[in-house]
Amino acid sequence: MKRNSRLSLALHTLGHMAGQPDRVQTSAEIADHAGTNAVVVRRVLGRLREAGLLVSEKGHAGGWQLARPPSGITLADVYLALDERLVAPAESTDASCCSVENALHNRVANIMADVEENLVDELSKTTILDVHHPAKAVPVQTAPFERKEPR
Amino acid sequence: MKRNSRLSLALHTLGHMAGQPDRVQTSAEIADHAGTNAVVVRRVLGRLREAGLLVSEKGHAGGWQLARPPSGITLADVYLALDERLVAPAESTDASCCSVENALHNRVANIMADVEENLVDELSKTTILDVHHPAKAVPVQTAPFERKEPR
DNA sequence: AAATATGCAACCAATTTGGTTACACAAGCG
DNA sequence: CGCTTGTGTAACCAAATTGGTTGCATATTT
Repeated sequence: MKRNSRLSLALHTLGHMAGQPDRVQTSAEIADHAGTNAVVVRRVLGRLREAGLLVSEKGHAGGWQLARPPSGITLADVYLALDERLVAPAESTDASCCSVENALHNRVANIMADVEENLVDELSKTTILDVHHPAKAVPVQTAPFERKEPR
Repeated sequence: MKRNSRLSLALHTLGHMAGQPDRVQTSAEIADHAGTNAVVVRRVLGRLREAGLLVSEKGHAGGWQLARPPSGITLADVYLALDERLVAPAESTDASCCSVENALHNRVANIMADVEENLVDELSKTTILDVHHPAKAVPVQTAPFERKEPR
């Protein structure tokens, strides 16, 4: 595994669950499917539960289940639940000596925040039902944008 | 510093250079501006040079300079030059036992690749001249997209 | 009570990362 | 020619991140 394995694991699991929303799955089952460890699964899925995407039950017949119909869970929900900002760094706001540098720093931070926001918007267009759906391709339609000249 | 410090450093430096395209800057100067180390600067900027965004000269009056007019360098160029895929993991294509799981895995990978591609498209709309430009706000105009119902 | 499953803390090994030092090489200048 | 300046690169270090693992408490069903 490498970068984004948590997001990958989350999408994989939710996509699987979207196919059988009523079935309760144990972390051990999920770990088998995903080729990882049960504790790791509970770690990642725990954050999704905190975000209200999943519910978990303890005890003998316990396990994990979707908290909502799969058509109501978008990739943005999953991404935000994991709380991993891919492009935008955490705020530092440390005032540098030179105001010019400070302004540039803020501008870079703003740009990255905007890109992050756009990423979330894009993710919100796809649900985990789309992830599960076997036949159809990904509905991420690229918005028409002016093509820049390569040179 | 934390995640994306390389991208942040690159954008910061290029944004600075966009203001004075003819000036040659040493890595020590850049490191001072960015609050980091000269070797780190050369590490990051070296990848930008490999991508043809910067040129560097050794020796007495050496240093770093833009290889192209700043209006021709987009954030996508910078992002791709650094070779850090934010959302898409590297290809593994290891065939799992269960074909259903394998298909799901591929679908998740495809989705993440699509998101990555869309991210690059979004980044290509902004040039480092926009990063430098002091007054204007970030021109990342969000494409009109159908608002999904929150529930 | 026994079995099952989550919740959670603690720890480990591998990887990543920024920082630092050291040194070779190149280019201009006295 | 020798000195200075600056890039290029390797080596190493410390900190942070991360997935994996073990152990144990707790809850729930049988």
